Amino acid sequence: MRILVIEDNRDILANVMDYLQLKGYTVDCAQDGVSGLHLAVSDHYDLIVLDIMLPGMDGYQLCQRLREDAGRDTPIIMLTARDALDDRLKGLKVGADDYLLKPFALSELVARIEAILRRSSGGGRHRLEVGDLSYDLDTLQVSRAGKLLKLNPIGLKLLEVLMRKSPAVIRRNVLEEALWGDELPDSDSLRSHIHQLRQIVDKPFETSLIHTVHGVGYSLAEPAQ
Amino acid sequence: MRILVIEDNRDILANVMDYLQLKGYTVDCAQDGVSGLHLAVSDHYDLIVLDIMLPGMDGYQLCQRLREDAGRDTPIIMLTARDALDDRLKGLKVGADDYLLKPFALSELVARIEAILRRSSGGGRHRLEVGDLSYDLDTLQVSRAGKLLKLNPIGLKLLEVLMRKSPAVIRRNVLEEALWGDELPDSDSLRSHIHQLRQIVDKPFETSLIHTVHGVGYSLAEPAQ
DNA sequence: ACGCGCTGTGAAAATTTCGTCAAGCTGCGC
DNA sequence: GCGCAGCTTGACGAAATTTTCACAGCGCGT
Repeated sequence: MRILVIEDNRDILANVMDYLQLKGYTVDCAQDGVSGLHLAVSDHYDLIVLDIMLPGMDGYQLCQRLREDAGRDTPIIMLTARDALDDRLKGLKVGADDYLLKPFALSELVARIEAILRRSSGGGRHRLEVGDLSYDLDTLQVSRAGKLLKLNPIGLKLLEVLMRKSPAVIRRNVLEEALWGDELPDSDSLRSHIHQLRQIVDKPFETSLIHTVHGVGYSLAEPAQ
Repeated sequence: MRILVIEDNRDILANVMDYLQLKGYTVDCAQDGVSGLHLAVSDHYDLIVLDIMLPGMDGYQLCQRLREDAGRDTPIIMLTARDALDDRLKGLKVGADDYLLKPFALSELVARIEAILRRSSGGGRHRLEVGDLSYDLDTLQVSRAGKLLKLNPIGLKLLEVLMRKSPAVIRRNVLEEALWGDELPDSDSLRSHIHQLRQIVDKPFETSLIHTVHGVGYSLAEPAQ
C-alpha cells in the first residue's frame, strides 16, 4: 500500500513517515503543495495524508485540483490544526474522505487509514456494459449473455476503448495509439487483433457487436442502433 | 435503517432526530445511559449516536458494556464536547467507530453515518478472508481450512495486497511497488515469491486460489467466481 | 464491370511471459 | 566464524501472446 504524506512541518512529517513505514506502508512525501500535487498526479497512491496549511498551495486547493482537474479519486485524509466547524466541512465538501485534528495520535491516524482503505477497496466496482456484453475492469472478466470469454491483454485493451466510447466510431490511428502509444508495429497488426477479438466476442453468438466502418475504423454497438 | 440516539440535551436531541427522520432513517432515542443501553440491547439498531456526557452512565461505560457484556458490535458514533486527545482515543479504544466534536453540523453527522454504514456492511475488522483462507493482520497468522501456514515477510505482504483487492486482478508493477516501493530489484524476483507463496498456500490443498493473468498480473479469488 | 485499395482470414514465426529449480548473497543469532 | 532463514539472481523449457505474412474477398469510385 502506497501512501503520500504532504506536510510542511519537518518534525511531524518525519514522525508520521517513520510510523507508517513501521506499519508496513510504502511512504512518499512532499513538503509543499505544488510538488505534492505533482507527485499525486504523476504516481499512483492508495491514499494521501494532506495538511491544510501548506506553502504554495493549501490543502483545499490541492484536493480540489486533484479531484476536478486530474480526475483522481484517491482517498484523502486532511490534517487541520483548527477545529472550526467550517474548516472541517470545507474539507469534506472539497472531496476529502476524512479529517484529523492536530494534535493527533499516530495510532489514530493509522486507524483512520485502515478504515478508509477498507471502505475504498470494497466499494469501487468498475464495469462497462454494452448490450449483453459486460466487462469488469477489476477482475478483467469479460462475459456475453452470461458466458465467460477469455481474452488476451491486447484484446482487453481494445475492447475497453471500444466499449468506453460506444457506440461511437473509433478511428484506426486512435486505436493504434491506445494499444501501442508512439511505437507502433511495422505491419498492420491491428487487423489481426480485431479479427481475433471478433472470433471471441462475436463469432459464438447470434448478433455482431463489432462493426467496421470502411476507411475510418471500428465501432462497438448494439444492432438496434 | 434504524438509528438510536442517546443524548440528554433536549434541544440537540430534537434537532438530530428531526434531521435524521427527514433523511429517511427510523430514529429512536434515550435521554440517559441506562435506558439507552437497555434499548440498544433489547432492540436491533444499525447504528448508535452516543453522547459522552450522560446522567447515570456515561458514553464510555455504555459503549464498553454494549460491546463486552452484550457482545453487540453495532456501529457507534460518539459525540464529545471536549477535544482533548485522550478522550477521542478513549472512545475509539472502548469500541466506538467514529467521533464527532460538538458543535457539529447535522450534514456532517449524516455524512459520518453514511460512511460508517457503508463500511460496516462491507467489512470485517483486522482480518482478511477469501474463501477458506484467513489472514489475521494483528497476529500475522495465516490459515487455510483451519491449518496454520508459515509465511515469510514478503509472502505476508504479497498475500495482504492480493487479499485486500480480491477478487480483482493486481498488475505486476503494483505488486512490485507494494513490496519494494521505488527501489525494485534488478531481476524479476516477483515470480519467485509468487511461486513460493503458491507452494504454501495452494499446493497442499485441493483448489487453487492464486491465479495468474498472463501479461497482466495475479489475482486471488475463489474458483466459483 | 473493372481495378485499386482496404479488409477478413488463417497460420507460421517471433517474441514475451511464466513456472520451476538451483545456486549465490545477505543479515542475524549463536 | 558458523549455520540458518530469507531474499535475489540467472537459466531453462514450456506456454501464451503478439507480430508478420500471404492470399482471398469486398467496397467504392470511375
